Parts: sequence; C-alpha cells; structure tokens
Amino acid sequence: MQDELSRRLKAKRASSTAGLGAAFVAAASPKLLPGEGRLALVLPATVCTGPSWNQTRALIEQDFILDMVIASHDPERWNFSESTSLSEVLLIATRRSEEKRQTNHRIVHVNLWQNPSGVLDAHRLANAITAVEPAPLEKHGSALLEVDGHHVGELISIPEEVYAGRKWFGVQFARADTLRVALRLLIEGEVWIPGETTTTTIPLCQLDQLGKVGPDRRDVWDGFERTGTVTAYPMVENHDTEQRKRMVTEPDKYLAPLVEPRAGRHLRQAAQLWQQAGRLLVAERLWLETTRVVAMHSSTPVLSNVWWPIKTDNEAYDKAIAVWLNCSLGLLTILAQRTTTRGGWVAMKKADLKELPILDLRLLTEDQLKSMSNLFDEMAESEFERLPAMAVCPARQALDDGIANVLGLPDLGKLRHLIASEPVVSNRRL
DNA sequence: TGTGTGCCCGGTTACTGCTC
DNA sequence: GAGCAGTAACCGGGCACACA
Repeated sequence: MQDELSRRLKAKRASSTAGLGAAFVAAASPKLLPGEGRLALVLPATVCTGPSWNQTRALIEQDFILDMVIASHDPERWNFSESTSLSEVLLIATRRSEEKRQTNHRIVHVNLWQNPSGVLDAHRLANAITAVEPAPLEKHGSALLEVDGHHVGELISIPEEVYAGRKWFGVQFARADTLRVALRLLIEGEVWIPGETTTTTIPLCQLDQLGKVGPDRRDVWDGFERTGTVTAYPMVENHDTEQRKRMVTEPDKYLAPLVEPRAGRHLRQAAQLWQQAGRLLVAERLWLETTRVVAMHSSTPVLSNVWWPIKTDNEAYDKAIAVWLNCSLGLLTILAQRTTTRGGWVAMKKADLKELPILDLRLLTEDQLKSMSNLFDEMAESEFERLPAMAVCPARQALDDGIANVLGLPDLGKLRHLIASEPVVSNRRL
C-alpha cells in the first residue's frame, strides 16, 4: 500500500500545474528555517477524502509537517492540475526535524470559492493568503480572502490534534461556519447553529454499532443476475433521482442466483450474500446536485446495485435511521464523510459508512424512538426536492422540524440554507 | 457534446483455516 | 506461533449508454 501511494504521489507531483503550486509555495507558506525543505503536492481529492486518507497522511508525516491544505470549491474548476477535471487538493508541507516540531501545530485550510486560472492570479491570491490571519476553528468569525474587491475564499486554522484518527474534514466545506457545525456535531455531538450562543448535545454512535452494512455492487454481481421474474431475492434497482423522491421504497426487480461464476470471477454464494440483505438502504454514489433522498426504507429486506443495504435487528431503527440521514444534520454528516470524485459526484465508501456518526438510537427513550419511527410513517409518501432546493423544500423542513421536536433542538432552517448553498451541493459559485 | 447514471475489468487487501 | 493457501471483501476508474 505504501509503495502504491508513493508511486501515485510521485506521479501526481510530476503532472501538477507547476505555476499554481510554485506561487502558493513562494508566497503563502511559512518561512523556512535553516535545514528545512518544502513540499507542494497536488493530490486527487479521493486520496485525501477516501478510505486511504490515513495512509496518505502517514506517508507525508513520516518526514514532513503539514502546514496548509488548499481545496477548490469552484464549480467551474474543481481541479488544480491541467491533466484532469477531477477534484484535487493542494498540500504544502515542511520537512522539519523532530525537535523543531511544535506541540500546538495548526493546519491552515484555504477553501477557495474561485480557483485562480493562471500563474499571475495564483500569485495575487497567494499574496492575499499571507495577508489574512486564519480564523481559528474554536472561535467564531470568518477570515475572508479578498482579491480585487471580491471575496474568493476563506481561511480557517485547525489544531493538528483534531485530526488524530480523522480524515481531512477541513476540505469538505467551502465555509468555516459549515465546517464548524459539522465538526462540533461529529466530534462533540453538539448541535450548534451559527449565530446562536447555546448548543444542544445529542448521543452519537457509529452506524455499524446499530446495523451491518451489506455487500457492495460487485459482490451482488458476482452472486446474482438481475431478472424481472419473481424470485426469493428482491432488489431495489438503480438511483434515478426523478424516481427516488421518497423515503419509502419497494423492491422493483429480482435477483436470480448464478449457477456458474462469471468469466474470470469467483462465484459468490447467493445464500451468504442474501443474509446481508436489509430494509434500510443508503446511497452508495450520488450527484449531490440532483439527489433527493440519501436513505430509504423498504418493507422487505432487499439487496441493491447502487444502494448499500443495512441490516439491523429492529425495524424502528431502520425507519429512524432513514429519518436521521435525510434530515439536515444527517446530510451534514454524509457530506463530511463523503469521498469526493469530481465536485458533487461523490461516493459513500463502505469503510466510511460503517464509521458514519449517527444518532445513537439505543440511548433514546422509548417515546423518542417511537416518535422517530412515527415521523417516518407520517412522511413516507412526502416528496423531497433536490438538495440544492432543500432550503425551501416543505418535506425537508417538516422532517427537520420533526427531528428538532423529538430531540429538543433549535430551528434547523439556517443549517438548511448553509448546506444548500455549499458549492458542492448547489453547483454554483458562492 | 455534456451530463447523469450504471456496468464491470482487473485487480489488491483482509480474513480464515490448515499444516508444521 | 509462523507460514501459507484459498476465499471473502473491497476498490479505482475506464467505459457504455440514455438523454437533453
């Protein structure tokens, strides 16, 4: 794995846009001390936000200290390299001896709302970065980047220890306040709405503590073939966002177990795969701009080609989790945990889904759990707007209000607006 | 032609059970 | 317990296809 990452890192470094990286390194990174060296890397966002994020960081931190992470939230250009259109992240790190490492090191995140299009623009932006003191994560306020009278991004600094055992959440949101809401929820279990002085604590746990995530689409393909004929193995097929508007779904296809393995493949035992079928479904890959629901509930256990089936031992849990993941707080956790491929084209990897922080239903009162389940039943047939319209979507508002009522939370309207206007969701510049 | 969605190749890594 | 083999679990990403 390390060898593979080394190869990919070197390949990526060689193909990166030298002008942008050089400009940032020259103007925007901290001054070097004698004996120190500097490294600028452009990496695919999948490397920083996907399941291999920890190996990537370990590789860099063998000899370097990460100083700055620059991410583009510009829908017109998610990339820094000329050779790709996929989302990328620019890292600036310093080779520093062990004794010179600071104990209170902070990583500066630069989240660009407009990605500079050339070397001269990059220089001006880099100079602007040096002129702005990053806003600390722990405090309020924004450190806006201004070039030619236009705000083109934000700086926020995050203590290194916040990232212990966690992926680089700092690249996931364009604005500091959205990031603060997400991190306070994920790390502290605190629901905080920007502008409010109080917070509400809710119990969270990992998704795999409440249910088991089922087989991926490859496994299903290696054990079954799809058919319109009724079999003992129902499935939910595809993710047409014009069809998937509700939290409730029914099987719409069937699976027939393979007798022989597909060419060049091992046969997966259908019975074994079927043991992992679930009533709860969570989107495996999605376009944030078009998607309406990220989790659904089926009346019977199913497998799927584009949804993760999740098997719990409690149908009330299935319904409550579907409600939670589709409300603004659940969506925020999905966005934070996502693997970015290109802008709003994102994936929920199995490893990330298992660790996804969700409401710990085991710690709710019986009445609260019943209310969550009832909320699902009441809203099962409601149609949701696409995520960019979630701020004005009556169904999403009703869902948020219902959750807030059950858990004693403040109004989540401001959070809906924040999420809906994130460029990765709206596909529009801030 | 671009966007959105789905298919599936060609693997690697993790896990498990067996033998010594 | 170490080493090994077979199997299960999992993945990146290129490409196909429908449709506007």
